[in-house]
Amino acid sequence: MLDAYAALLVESGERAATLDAVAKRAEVSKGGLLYHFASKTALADGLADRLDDLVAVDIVAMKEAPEGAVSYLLRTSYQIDREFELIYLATARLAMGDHLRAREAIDAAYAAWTSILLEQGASEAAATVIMLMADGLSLRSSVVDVPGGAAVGLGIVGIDEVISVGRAIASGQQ
Amino acid sequence: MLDAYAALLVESGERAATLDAVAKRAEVSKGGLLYHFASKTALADGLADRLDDLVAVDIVAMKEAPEGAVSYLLRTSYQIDREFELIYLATARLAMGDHLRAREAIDAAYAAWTSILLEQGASEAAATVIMLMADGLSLRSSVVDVPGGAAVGLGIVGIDEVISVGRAIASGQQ
DNA sequence: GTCTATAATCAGATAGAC
DNA sequence: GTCTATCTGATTATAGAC
Repeated sequence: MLDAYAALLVESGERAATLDAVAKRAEVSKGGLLYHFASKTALADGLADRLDDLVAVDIVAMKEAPEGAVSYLLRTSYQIDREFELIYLATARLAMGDHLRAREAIDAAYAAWTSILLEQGASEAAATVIMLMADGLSLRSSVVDVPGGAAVGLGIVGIDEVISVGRAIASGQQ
Repeated sequence: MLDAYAALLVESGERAATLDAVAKRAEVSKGGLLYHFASKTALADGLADRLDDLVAVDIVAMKEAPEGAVSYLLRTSYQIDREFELIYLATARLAMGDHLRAREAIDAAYAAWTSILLEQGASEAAATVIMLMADGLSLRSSVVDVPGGAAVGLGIVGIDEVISVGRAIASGQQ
């Protein structure tokens, strides 16, 4: 059910993610949906809670990534197919509304990622720029594979080239 | 009225931007609002149309900016106080829903900015990364000064440092 | 042009059968 | 646990006075 809600949020926005639409997509009745999540707010909270869990796992993976934190962050930020990215983008959409719990979850993820970049030797300026790039990649990834979405993507540039620039920035070669 | 609608979209998201809320913020009645924009869709279309106009002006300013296109783009992407940025962000919100006209306007702006970066000598990879940074800055700027918004901003790093990294990337020093 | 009703529809939530 | 039916309020849109 959370997946259905998240998919609707990312593909069609807040307004399209009604209880009716979520129930239909999750192939349950509205009553069935409301049994598990007592209200719309509870559903949104559930999404934020799940993001918290996923971030905790992601942080460990990012720290231990053989390719390095910068490469890991940029690469995964562009993979909409990952479960994680779906939940992250959906929660980010809620955070753009006025859902406080969603904002907290997004802020926490942001802070965690930034601190890992700093730990691994990036300067404050470099970490900031890498995070900006990651934000941009997330935004872009959500547009590429969405039904009816503009296929902007990265143009003729591949994600590997972007990562290469990111690594150069992080290592202070700019 | 378009300003009121845009402000609500950016500050509180799609769901909060109802005709009632827009009318109240614009200090007119709902009927008065619907006289000028016959439907909610017409209001959204009006926003996209206005973005088209503003982009046309912005493109010229970006091309002719003494500081250079890269610096101009990054700096203005972080200025939520500008009329332009408000309309752009609001239209971007609509584009995240399923408003086709809004997507077109956003795509057009994106394409125009990218082509100017290329014209001014950036490589494809550099232009892509600069655009990602600009996207990230837009996203960030919309969070900073919004009532109740998380004051993430750029941390201790200033916009000038970010611009400096951006210029280095564009000039191929990465 | 702007307003106040008011109609029509939609979304969120509840009740109670199974 | 899951469903259908139903209620309540919100949201879009219309009608008609001024």
